Amino acid sequence: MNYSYDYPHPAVTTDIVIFTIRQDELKLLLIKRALPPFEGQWALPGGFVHIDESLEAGARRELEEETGVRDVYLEQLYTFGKPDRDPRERVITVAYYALIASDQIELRAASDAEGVSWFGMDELPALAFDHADILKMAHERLVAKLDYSTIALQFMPAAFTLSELQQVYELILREPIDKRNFRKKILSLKQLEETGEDKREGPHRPAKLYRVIDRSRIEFIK
Amino acid sequence: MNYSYDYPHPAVTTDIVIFTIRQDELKLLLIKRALPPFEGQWALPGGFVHIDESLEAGARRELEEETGVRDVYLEQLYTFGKPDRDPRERVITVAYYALIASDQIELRAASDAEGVSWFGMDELPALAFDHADILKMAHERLVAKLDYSTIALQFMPAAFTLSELQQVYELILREPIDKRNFRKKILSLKQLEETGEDKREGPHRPAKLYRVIDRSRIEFIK
DNA sequence: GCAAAAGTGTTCCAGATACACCCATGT
DNA sequence: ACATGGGTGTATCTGGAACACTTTTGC
Repeated sequence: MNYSYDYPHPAVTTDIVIFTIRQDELKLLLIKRALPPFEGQWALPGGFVHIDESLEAGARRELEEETGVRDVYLEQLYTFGKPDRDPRERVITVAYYALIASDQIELRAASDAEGVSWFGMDELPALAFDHADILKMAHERLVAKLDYSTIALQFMPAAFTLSELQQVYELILREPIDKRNFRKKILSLKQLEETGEDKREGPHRPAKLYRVIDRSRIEFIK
Repeated sequence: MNYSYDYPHPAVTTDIVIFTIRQDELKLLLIKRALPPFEGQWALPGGFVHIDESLEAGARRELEEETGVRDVYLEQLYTFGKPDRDPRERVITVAYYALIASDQIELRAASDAEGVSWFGMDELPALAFDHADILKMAHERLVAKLDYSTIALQFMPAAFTLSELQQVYELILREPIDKRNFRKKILSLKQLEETGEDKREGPHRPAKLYRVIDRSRIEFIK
């Protein structure tokens, strides 16, 4: 009991919804809680904000600890602070969401086995705390943002075909998209360039590979 | 020094950007700080979140203390938490913004005199802490949201003319709008109904008065 | 009767949608 | 040769933007 204040202070954490595309599915990372409360239940990765780090730095630290990944798309989502959301003490959590390209994930989380795992949106376990609310909001934001920004490019590996990109949109939006219209629109944004390479696999015409011209740029459209 | 923790805890505040329309201008409420740090400088209203109240409840409490207003549009904006944003201790602030109708403001803040005042966006004083950043984001959000939601209706009094509403849009967007297109669009949203009354003032045709059908409803458009 | 703001429709343009066939490859 | 996904163009529709005159009042 070393830190004392005149007024009660809440604890502040960051929790992160980490999305990626794996096995033709939108997935997110959950960790199994080793300690009470909610021992044994799945929860969003997260942890206390250090007293001398910014909120985003805290979120990136947690993100890297769990996935080994740096330099990914990370955006503040919302701050959740109902007084009773943690039974131990007052905890306010600043929620972030991150999008990770399929070729970026380090084995740390991928190999997991011990209490870290990727879940599809249709196979979610019960979540600890109010993490289901956080996840719901993150998912809604992702879906909404797909429509008016180029955020989906953050999911793509270094090189990919337009069909693969379209598949990502269809997976997340859960609706089919017209191929010709999709290509017209996505290419008109001038965010992609051909690598010059082809991807050949299977008994059909090879597909041109594309790369994102500037990964750090999220373009707003319409 | 009554409250002790094993780890250092930040303080958590809410700050509120309170917008209204007055004197044909978009204005926001600032308070003059009576105590250090930034003594004598203007700052956004706000204060510490009580340990047993939600973040939004804290924001509404501060809002009511400053303006005497309840039941206004209030939305969480962003959470600001750079380690050094307050020189005294680590303070994380959950910023909100509120829109107040011109006929809603109580005299408390309106009459003021002592350290509470409305400022137009073009006559802003230097702000304490990182409040200029908060204000900038709130203003950008407001402008953006004008475009794809009916948020502007929150500024309107119980009854108003379409010209008055258009003026509010023009004031905030700082650009003229075509009268016919504006009326077509705003009426097509079915959020307004005629009161049946006219507003007659000045030597010209009287204008129909309208009211918002459901004030609590913010419609998203497009 | 004149000055002032209220009120009202139509044309035009751009961007989104719908839609079907040929191409290059592996087996 | 055939099965498989890759790649391409045009017609139509829809919603936004541009635009000018008549109406009702107070003085």
